[in-house]
Parts: sequence; C-alpha cells; structure tokens
Amino acid sequence: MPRIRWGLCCQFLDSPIRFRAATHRYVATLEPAVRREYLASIARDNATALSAAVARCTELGIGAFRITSQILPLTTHPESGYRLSDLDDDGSIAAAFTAAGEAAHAADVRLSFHPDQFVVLNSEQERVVESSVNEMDAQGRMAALVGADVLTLHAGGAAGGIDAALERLERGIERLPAAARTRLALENDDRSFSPESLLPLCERLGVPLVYDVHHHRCNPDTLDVDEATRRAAATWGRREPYFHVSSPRAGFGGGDLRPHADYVNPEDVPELWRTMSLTVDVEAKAKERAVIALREAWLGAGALRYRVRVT
DNA sequence: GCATGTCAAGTTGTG
DNA sequence: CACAACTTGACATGC
Repeated sequence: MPRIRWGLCCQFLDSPIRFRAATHRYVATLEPAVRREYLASIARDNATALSAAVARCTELGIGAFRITSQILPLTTHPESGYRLSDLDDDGSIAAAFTAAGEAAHAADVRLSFHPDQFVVLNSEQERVVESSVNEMDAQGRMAALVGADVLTLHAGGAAGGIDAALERLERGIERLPAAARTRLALENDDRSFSPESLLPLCERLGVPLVYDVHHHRCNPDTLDVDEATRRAAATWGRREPYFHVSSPRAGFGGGDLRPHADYVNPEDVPELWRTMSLTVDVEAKAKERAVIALREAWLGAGALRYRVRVT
C-alpha cells in the first residue's frame, strides 16, 4: 500500500522544543573549562530535545524529522571546534543521542541531516572543500550515532560550467569518510543543478537523488515532474525515496519563486506521488502545522478522488 | 524583562 | 565592486 511519510524540518512552532546553539564569538571569551562545560550542556540539552522531538512527531503522526546542523554547535569550527568525546567523559551525552535514535527507530520516525550552504564539496577553493569534508564527516558521525540514514547535500557551485562542476563534485565525494559517503544523497537546487544534470552522476556513483519538486519548478530542465520523480526514485534502490516539497510565498504568478510560503499548497504535490511510498520533507514556515495540514489535505483530496472514481 | 545587535562558513545574482 | 538573499532564529548583553 503506497503511502507518504511526511517530514518536519528542524523545529517546532507550537511545541516548546528548542535546540540550543552557540556562537564562536562568545565561547572564545570563556575559560577552557567553562567553555567545555557550556558546550557540554548544549549537547546534553540537544540530545534531550531530539528525544522530545521524536516523541512529538510520533504524537502528531509525523514520519520524518530533519535534524539541525547545529546539533553540536561549532563542532567543526577551526578555533572553537571539538569532538563530542571531548565533552563527554562518562559517555552519557552519546548515550542520550543513541537513546533518541532508538526511540526514533522504534516509532518509525526517519531521521536525516541537511548540511547547509557553506558545505560545498565542488568548490574551486581547496580550503572550502576541506572544511566541507570535515563538516560532512562530523554530520556523518552524528548520523551514525542517532541512526539517521540520509545526509542531503546540494551539489554546490557551478563555476566553470556544469560539467566541470560535476567533475569536481565527484572528486569531493571521493574524499568523504565512510559514515558520510554511505549516507550521502544529492538534492537538485533552484539555480544551478537540475535533476537532469545530477541524475547521471547519481546513477553512476549510486548516490541517491533527493528530488525537490519546487526547486525543479524554479530551475526546470527537459524532464517533466513525473519523469524526474521516477528517475529520482530509482536512484534509491530498495530504500524509501526521500523527496522535498514546498510552495512559493509569492505564488507562481510572478515574482521570486524561491521564498517558502507558510504552508504547502496540496496542488503542488505531484499526483504521481500517490502511487509511491516516499518520505517527503515539508519545507514551510508554519513547520509542524504545515506538515499536519498538508497530510490532512492530501488524504482528504485522495478520498474525494476515490469517491468520485467509484460513483 | 525586553529590545537589540550580532552570528563561522559559500555562491549567486543584482545594483 | 559591494552587498543581500538564501534561512532564520537564537544568542548574550545592555538598558
């Protein structure tokens, strides 16, 4: 029976669940022992918040949760960086993350990471690639700790043309440590890399494509939505495909399509997706309200269609 | 307590 | 050439 597992991105609007962050500027002013305890308290709180997030997703019938890249803030910073083990003498913080991951597994809440725009594996600058590999390593290790199976990454910049950029991307992917490499997925973006431009590399390297249908509408290619859906789904092999959906704040009538709306218009979800089992992250400012609203609208519209068909 | 200025990082496109 | 947008809040501090 096909069904969509709707996903929430990083935070809640209506639940008092908050992930803490930190700034380098501030932690640099702290004495080493104080800094260590400060960062440890944040890591501990974020592990607790992750457990709470999983529990709340379960209550709300939300089937996936994207973990903030700040789960261990500053962990890869050149000056303030640290390893979780540096903060965690008795292993209790790691144990708390493991417990959160086990709760997610038990509740069938799929966990993922989405490294942000500073992670550019195909940069022309070696120092950028190096820091990107480090960040992917850190997120890959956290993903292993909590049992997240996907690190969704944009392909990066298009300097020198798409072909040269894809070539650099492949070299960057080769540098990833195993925890990151085995979880890597690429996402089509709204400016440079369309699904069509990424699919050959994805298919050849066995890197799944996270198909973002809204980005595809912003940055179209010769594939239509259904063709891109099918080819992207195939890159996941036996795994459940992971897609993204959002609606433009300004509508499709004109203006910048890229800013996300508070909610997703159910009509922006491709009908073909009804026939598939998928994880779909809902990228919307109204967070869990938008996930719930979309799920209800989608099921309602499906039921309506079914009634229309059988009568 | 509340308002405010600030925050590690890259790339792209606009003015 | 400089700068904002992406996303985007949440941090510590100062009043």
